[in-house]
Amino acid sequence: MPEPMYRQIAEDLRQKIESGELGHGDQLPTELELRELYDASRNTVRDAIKLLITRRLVETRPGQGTFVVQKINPLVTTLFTDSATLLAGKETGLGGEGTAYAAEVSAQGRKAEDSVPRVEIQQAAGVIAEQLKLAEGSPVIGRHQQRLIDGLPWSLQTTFYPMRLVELGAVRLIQADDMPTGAVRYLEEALGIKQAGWRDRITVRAPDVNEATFFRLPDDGRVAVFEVRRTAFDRQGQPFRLTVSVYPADRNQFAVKVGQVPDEVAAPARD
Amino acid sequence: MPEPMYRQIAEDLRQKIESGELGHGDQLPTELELRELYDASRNTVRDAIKLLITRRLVETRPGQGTFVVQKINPLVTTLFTDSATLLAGKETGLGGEGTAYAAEVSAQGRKAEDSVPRVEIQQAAGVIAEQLKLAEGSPVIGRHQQRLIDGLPWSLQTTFYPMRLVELGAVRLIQADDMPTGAVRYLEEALGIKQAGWRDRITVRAPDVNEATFFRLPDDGRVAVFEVRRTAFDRQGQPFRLTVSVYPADRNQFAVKVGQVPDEVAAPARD
DNA sequence: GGGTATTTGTCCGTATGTATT
DNA sequence: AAATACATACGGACAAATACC
Repeated sequence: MPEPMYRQIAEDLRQKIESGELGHGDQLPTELELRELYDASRNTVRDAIKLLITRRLVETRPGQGTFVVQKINPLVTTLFTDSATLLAGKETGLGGEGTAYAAEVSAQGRKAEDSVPRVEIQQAAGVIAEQLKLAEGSPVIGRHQQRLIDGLPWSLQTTFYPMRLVELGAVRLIQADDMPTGAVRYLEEALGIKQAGWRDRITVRAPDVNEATFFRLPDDGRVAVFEVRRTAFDRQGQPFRLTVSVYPADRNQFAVKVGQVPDEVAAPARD
Repeated sequence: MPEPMYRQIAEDLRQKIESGELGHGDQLPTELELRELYDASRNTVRDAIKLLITRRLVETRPGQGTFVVQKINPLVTTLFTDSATLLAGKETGLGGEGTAYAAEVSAQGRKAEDSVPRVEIQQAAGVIAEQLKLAEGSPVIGRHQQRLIDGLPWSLQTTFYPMRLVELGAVRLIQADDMPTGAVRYLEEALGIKQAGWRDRITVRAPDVNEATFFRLPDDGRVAVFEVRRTAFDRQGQPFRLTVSVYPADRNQFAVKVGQVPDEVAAPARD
């Protein structure tokens, strides 16, 4: 039994793309042309294109045509390294609300911009309550930030703190401005809370509506997002901070380095 | 301007699913019933369902109907921890070709099975040559393994070694059997190569045909896969091993633990 | 095992709307 | 304003997979 026609057409086009006969950014024949090429109806040709769209090989632009998607040069975020590399502090990646992050981005030859934090007080629910070991409905502070790289939306980050910390005196947590020295050091100076360790959880899921809008992703969940949750603990093993970062999966990668690892030469970005 | 009808229908159904009116595994009304419900043509109803399919909210079974997808209890793989937890050795996760991995899986109350390694000699190309710092076309050994958990396909793993290691005497690398003590220790005993560190790179991409077949994923690239590349270095900073592991993104998560981190209570698996 | 009803999958044709050039 | 190209929506026909008697 043969493959359905729309799959054969998709397969033929896919082969033309992957062989390089159709390069990145090139326009495919129009639906009308494809219809004659493969002797199929326009709807069948469209079914083939839909398959290529969900495989992220092509994109359509109304009024223009169908195009082979452009490759994106991914950004690498280091979640952990114990090598003495670019950073003075111990915590890298998401931590410190931007200090280490900015250094890493510029090391990759790109320009990072952060939005002013938007601070909200909300009720802990679900993962937030679970990770911070709070009862559902307890008040928490959420500090939301948007990060742009080279002018493009790159990640959304929210850090949650139990309201208790503010009541104990860490009032800067509810102010909508940057903490230049980093939140970790601020909490140590203000309350004597020392960060003894942290735990990252890396997952992939479909973006919600807000995320799809901000990242300008197709609204049908084709492009997934990374969700990285970092829970920080004090010396008593109590969680006091949860950072949830969301990154579009089509333009981000993560790294972990342990022990003696040579520096990476700035590679020509294979994938 | 109003939303297109097929999106309104999809939105209405989505709301019914997320509100719990339609539970996991429940059957949706048939296309014919939906057609009457929303006073739309069958093709329009089908367009709405297609949208829900790419959002991974429902799945269709020919001859049966359309069903709300079941939630999968994800497996967590620890990429790195420096806490003294379940493992004697230092390297966790992908390392050791299964020693640490098996312990972690059973700690989550699941049963792990590994296939017998399939050993191939191939020519280094692309990422493999780049990571192992070999010229394109150099011979490398590839040890492929399939991992099942609770009888279900869970990950595909290939470890690459430069052929040079075999020529120096590490002949077990080309034998198609397990290395019970782990490859790291074997290389140290046989050749005196000590692992000084490693680097992980975590990416997400669409599965290729082999992967989609093995994992029984839909063949249109809706479900992404994690690709985790671990490059191991000796004391001279030379890479001597590259492990590429592929995991379906719908049933896997990753963890990194640094410093003092309390044990996680076996949570009821939120997501 | 066979036959039938049900349900989704594929493919066609047509008409009209919307976005872009 | 006109032409081009994709988006939405309708209708119909037959095939393939499954369940049930």
